Amino acid sequence: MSLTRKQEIIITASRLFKERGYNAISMRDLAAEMGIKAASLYNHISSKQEILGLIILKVSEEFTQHINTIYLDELSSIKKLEAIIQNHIEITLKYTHHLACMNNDWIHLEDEYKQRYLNLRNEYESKFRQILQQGKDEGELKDIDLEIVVFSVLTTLRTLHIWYAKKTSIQVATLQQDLPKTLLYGIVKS
Amino acid sequence: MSLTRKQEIIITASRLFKERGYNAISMRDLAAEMGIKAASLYNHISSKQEILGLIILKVSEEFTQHINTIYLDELSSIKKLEAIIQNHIEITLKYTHHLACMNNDWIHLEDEYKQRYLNLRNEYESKFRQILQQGKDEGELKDIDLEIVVFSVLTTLRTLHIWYAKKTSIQVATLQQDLPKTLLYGIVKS
DNA sequence: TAACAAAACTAACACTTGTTAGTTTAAATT
DNA sequence: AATTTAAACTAACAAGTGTTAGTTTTGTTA
Repeated sequence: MSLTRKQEIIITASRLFKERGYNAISMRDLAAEMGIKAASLYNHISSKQEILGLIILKVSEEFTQHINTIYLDELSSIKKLEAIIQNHIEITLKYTHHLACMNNDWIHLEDEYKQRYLNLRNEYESKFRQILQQGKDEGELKDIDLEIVVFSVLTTLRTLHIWYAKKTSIQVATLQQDLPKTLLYGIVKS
Repeated sequence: MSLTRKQEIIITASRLFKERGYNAISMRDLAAEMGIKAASLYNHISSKQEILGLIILKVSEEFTQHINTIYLDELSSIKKLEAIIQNHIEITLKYTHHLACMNNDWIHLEDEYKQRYLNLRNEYESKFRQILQQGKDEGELKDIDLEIVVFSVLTTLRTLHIWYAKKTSIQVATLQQDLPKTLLYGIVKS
C-alpha cells in the first residue's frame, strides 16, 4: 500500500520543519522540495497550519494511547517506567521528524489544534505523575520532589530525537539498555 | 547604573522571542512592545540578527567560562558535577528568557554568530564529557555509555527554563537539593 | 541661549508570505 | 473513444517582512 500524496507532503514537511522550523519554511520551500508549485499543495491540504496540526497530533495521540494502556496494567511502578522509556525510544526511531517538530513547533499551533495538543500533553503528564506517586506509595521510589522527577525524566525522553540525529552510529540496543539505568538508577556508583 | 536603550531592547526581545519564537516576532512587534516605531530600533542595533546573536552568545559564554574554571579545579568528579548543576540553576534563574531563546532559536543564528555559538557549545560538551570520563576512571561513576549520560544530563539542565516558567511556586531550594539527587543518584530506592 | 548629540519620527523600498481563482495536463474509468 | 477525476499549472491578491534615507523632536552640555 503506497503513500497518498497528502502523506508524502506531511512527511516532507516534517523533515523540513525539523531542519529549519515551521516559520522558516514557506509553502514555496515545501513545494520545491516536492518538485511542484506552492499552489498545487492546496489540492491535498487545506492550510499550512493543517500540516503542522496533523504532524503533531499524530505522535501526541500515539504517546497518550500507550501510557493509558500501561497505566492500567498490573505492574510495579518500575516496570511501568521501563515500559514508558522503551516506548519513547521506539516512537523516536519511527517518527524522528514528527517528534522534533512536536517539541520545537507546538508553540505555533493555533486555536483548536493547540488546545487538543495541550490536552493530550496534560493527560500524559498526569498519568506519568500518578505512576511516580504509585512508586512512592509502594516504597519503590525515593522521596524526591515529584515535579522535579516528572520534569527531568520527561525532558530527557522528549528530546531523544536530538540524540538520534547526532549518534546514528551507536546501537539502539545500547540506548535501550543504558537509558533506563541512567534515568532510574543514576550514574553514581553506590 | 541604569540600562542603556540597547540593553532594554535586548531584554524585551529575549522575552518576546521566548514567548513566540524569533521568526514569529517582527521588528514592528518588538518596537510596539517598547512603545516606539520599528525604524527607531535601528538607532541602537544594526539588525534583528544582531539581537539574537547578543542574547545567545551572552549566556553561552557565561556557561563555557564557568565550566572552564570547574574543569581545572582539584575536585572529585562528583563535586564538579554538583557545581555544574548548581551553575545551571543559577544562570537559569538570572537569564530565564535568554536561555529559552538559546535553546529554541539558536538554529536561526546565521553565519559567524552560529559558528561562534556552536564552538562554545562543543567546548562545553567536551569539557563535560571529560569530567564524566574522569569519574569513570577514578571509579566514582558507573560504567554507563558516556554519550548517553552526556545527552541525558545536559538535556535536563538546558531545559530548566521550562520548569521555572511552570512552577514558580516551588522553592528554588527544593530544586537545588533534589535535582542533583535525581540526576546523579537516580530515583529508585536501593 | 546656542550647539550638539541622542533618539524618536514619517515614508518608502524591494521582497516574501499564505492563499485563491481559474485553467491545463495526465491518468484512470466507463 | 469519451468521460471523469486527480493533480499539476499560471497569475494574482493583500498583507507583512527587514531595512534605509531623511527629518523632526527631545534632552544635555558649552
